[in-house]
Amino acid sequence: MVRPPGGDKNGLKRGTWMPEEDRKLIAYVTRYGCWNWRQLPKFAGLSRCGKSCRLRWMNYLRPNIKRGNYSREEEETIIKLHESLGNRWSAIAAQLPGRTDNEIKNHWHTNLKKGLKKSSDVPRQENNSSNNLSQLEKIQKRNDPNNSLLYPTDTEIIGRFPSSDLQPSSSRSSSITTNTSVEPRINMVEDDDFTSTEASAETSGNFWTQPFLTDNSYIACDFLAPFMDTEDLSPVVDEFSFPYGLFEEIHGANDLSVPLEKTQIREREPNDPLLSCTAQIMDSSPSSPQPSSSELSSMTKDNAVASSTNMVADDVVTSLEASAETTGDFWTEPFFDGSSYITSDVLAPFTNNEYLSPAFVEYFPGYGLYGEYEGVNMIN
DNA sequence: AATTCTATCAACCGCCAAGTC
DNA sequence: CGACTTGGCGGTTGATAGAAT
Repeated sequence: MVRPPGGDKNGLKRGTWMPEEDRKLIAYVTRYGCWNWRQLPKFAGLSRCGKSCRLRWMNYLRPNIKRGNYSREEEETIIKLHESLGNRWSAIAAQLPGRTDNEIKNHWHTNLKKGLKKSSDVPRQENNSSNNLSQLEKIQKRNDPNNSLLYPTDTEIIGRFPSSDLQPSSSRSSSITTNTSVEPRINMVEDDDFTSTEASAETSGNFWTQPFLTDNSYIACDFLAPFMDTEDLSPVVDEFSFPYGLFEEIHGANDLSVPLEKTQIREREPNDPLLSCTAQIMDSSPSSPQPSSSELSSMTKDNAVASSTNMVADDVVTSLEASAETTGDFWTEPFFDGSSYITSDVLAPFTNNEYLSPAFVEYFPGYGLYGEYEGVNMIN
């Protein structure tokens, strides 16, 4: 079904995307956008061509992609649009929110086209027979003989996450303990290890599929929560926040009717080890992840990063004490040096809550999330 | 149980249009 | 105006899960 990993062309990886690659791409694009697909893989730390990254994002990873069964209305729309537009899949996809041109194209070739051909082969009398199934109904019946006409609504998508996806293996899932969990209402995905939290009674179906399969769910931010196994965490995260791990908060993943502000997070414990966090992060300004050229030219070493931790505010441009080792332009180095890339997030004191999610602020008042960059202070 | 066949769909390829220099 | 880059599109491939034999 999927191409094997490991294909190699000019040192670039091909074939099936690995979960780690997906996470890198998601992390980069959600944070910085797709400003240049060709350059993106280099800065996202991916050994893929830009085209492959774009395809993966557009057809698979971007938010609001609807997967799984097609509703009757959707199939009707596809058939109708195909009659008028032909194989202009992107134009057809534009009329079907959440569906990609590639998926529609596949669905057409594997289901609809054959069904239409089959029904056109049927003698006319049979077409007008008393059971009177429409052409579409016949297609649907063939595709799903057990329940052909019971189609989910747009919000009742039956999740089906494909093979190279982000789902943890069963063995990984089974290693999850309640001791490392957070409040059930929130669905979190551990950042540095593919470990999920305790299963929630409210979280029906596949925990992993929901955030990616529902219309109004998306990865909103990272946050920290208790996590005991630090083996797979980066040293910086470990140092800053042990015994915590980084998690992604998925808005509304398990209940689309619950507004974000009502999502709950585990009560903060007394003697929170985070309080010992001592990073000196002082300044802030809004969110453009990559500064304009004028911003770049006005940026000096004085608003560079800390040499010791290589941290950059995630949602803000943050200044920190300048390091003698941090030469050149703070922004250009992590983004434009081939050896530097975003590696993980860390938590550190931060006073401007404007750009943080309510859930995050509630749980970590006074803290913000920062991206860690490798090699920022090593570049000469 | 083993083998063969079929359906599926993620990913790749080549081409084209638009934008930039 | 032409060369080049980039993003986007549609056709096609090919591994594999599941069904059929």
